[in-house]
Amino acid sequence: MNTFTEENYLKAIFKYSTKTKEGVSTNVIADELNTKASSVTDMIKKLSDKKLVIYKKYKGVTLTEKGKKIALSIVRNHRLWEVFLVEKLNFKWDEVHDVAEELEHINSEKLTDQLEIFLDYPKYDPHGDPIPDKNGNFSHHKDVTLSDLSCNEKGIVVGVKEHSSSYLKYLESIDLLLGTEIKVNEVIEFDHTMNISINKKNINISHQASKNLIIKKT
Amino acid sequence: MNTFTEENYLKAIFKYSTKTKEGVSTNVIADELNTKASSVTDMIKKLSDKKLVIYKKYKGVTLTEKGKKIALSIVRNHRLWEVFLVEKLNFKWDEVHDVAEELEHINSEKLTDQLEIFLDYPKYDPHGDPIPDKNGNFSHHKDVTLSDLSCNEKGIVVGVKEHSSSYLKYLESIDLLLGTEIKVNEVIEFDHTMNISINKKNINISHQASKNLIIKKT
DNA sequence: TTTATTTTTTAGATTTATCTAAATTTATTT
DNA sequence: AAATAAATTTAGATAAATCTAAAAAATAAA
Ligand SMILES: [Mn+2]
Ligand SMILES: [Mn+2]
Ligand SMILES: [Mn+2]
Ligand SMILES: [Mn+2]
Repeated sequence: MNTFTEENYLKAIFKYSTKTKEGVSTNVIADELNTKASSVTDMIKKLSDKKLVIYKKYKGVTLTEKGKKIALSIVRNHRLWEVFLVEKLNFKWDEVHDVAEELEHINSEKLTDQLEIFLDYPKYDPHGDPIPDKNGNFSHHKDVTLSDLSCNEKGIVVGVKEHSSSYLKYLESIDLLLGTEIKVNEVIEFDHTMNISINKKNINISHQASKNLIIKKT
Repeated sequence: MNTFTEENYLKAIFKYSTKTKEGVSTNVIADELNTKASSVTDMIKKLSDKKLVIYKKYKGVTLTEKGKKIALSIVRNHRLWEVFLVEKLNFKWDEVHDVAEELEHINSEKLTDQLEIFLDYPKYDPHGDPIPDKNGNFSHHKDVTLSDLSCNEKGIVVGVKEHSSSYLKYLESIDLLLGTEIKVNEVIEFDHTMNISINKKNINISHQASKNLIIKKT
């Protein structure tokens, strides 16, 4: 099949092809994978030979259907494993990513499908990211963040846009987890600091923090 | 850390160092890993540089404490994952090995230890092979096989010495699983075919089959 | 529309794990 | 003990993934 490296390239291209309509650029991929642009060019050629991507010199790269399918299955694996680690093995939501990065490459359809059954068909991972089903379909949250809310608006936390351990730990420390109800009490005009109510407590939260919290308005 | 390849070499050396007191020979390792003797020599030198094995030219190789510790942790991972696949994900005992070969290399102490807790500290894997604990200790069955039993002796199946899919499927088809009680009715002198009782049925079993069934006498 | 800057590709080198074929050492027979 | 066979190591080659430095193309600025 494909090497871990190839799979990681496909995943990276998939991640950024949802964000632009153009081909994903060499530098973006290099940055995402902590490698050099020249290495990316080499690998892209290889993936192109395998008909997993469409590549035109200097024009970036897009996934073929075949490539997209593989990328989606890696993402599916990754997110299912994250659910497993949190729900069954007592991992915290800031501890799962690195292990899932490895588990996602275990290539067994039976494993993935049975894991999905075992976890009772979860729709979202511990960070609120949607889990593609067997056919690659997935729902996704509207892109509304806490920072989009105005005074007196209410919402429920459904995801995070930033996955760093420090951010996740911070949210946990103030009891701001997925499912938490939030009401906006005040927005400081100067720096957009928000005062919000959660679990009957009032706290202040920076713009940096609020703009990375995905919210469903209620 | 170590590459998958290095870990597989350590595991192979561990497997055969329990079977001889001498160093494990180059050819045995090459055979176990489906590679060439010259490749083994190369890798052994690398492992020796890393102080994971002790190597003397032409004299075979033995594990250092450090190497043994790694080998044991890979075996521990492998067998815990096999239990997981059978007990939680509905895999049959002939389907788990290849997937476990990949899962065993996921390197996270927390993952392994939590998996062990989740599975409630299993002592043996689905094939009856012992699972090392966190410190590398494990019990193991006495090396008595069905073929060692004489007429009218009884025993209980506790493991298999042969792990091929065809053998495991065969055993399952005749309901000869771990935990099954066996009584020997007759042993044909000519070819050691046995007639045995299991679950109130009488069946014949070849020497080839009986010598690979590990038994605890009762 | 030149010039300068950024992005991307190419050329060539390196590292890792592998292989084949030949040389060397050890073990087994005569 | 010499000859033969088997096991092991060495030498040299190859393929994959990476890197640095230089060349080429595309973009942005003057
Ligand atoms: Mn993740
Ligand atoms: Mn996630
Ligand atoms: Mn196994
Ligand atoms: Mn097993």
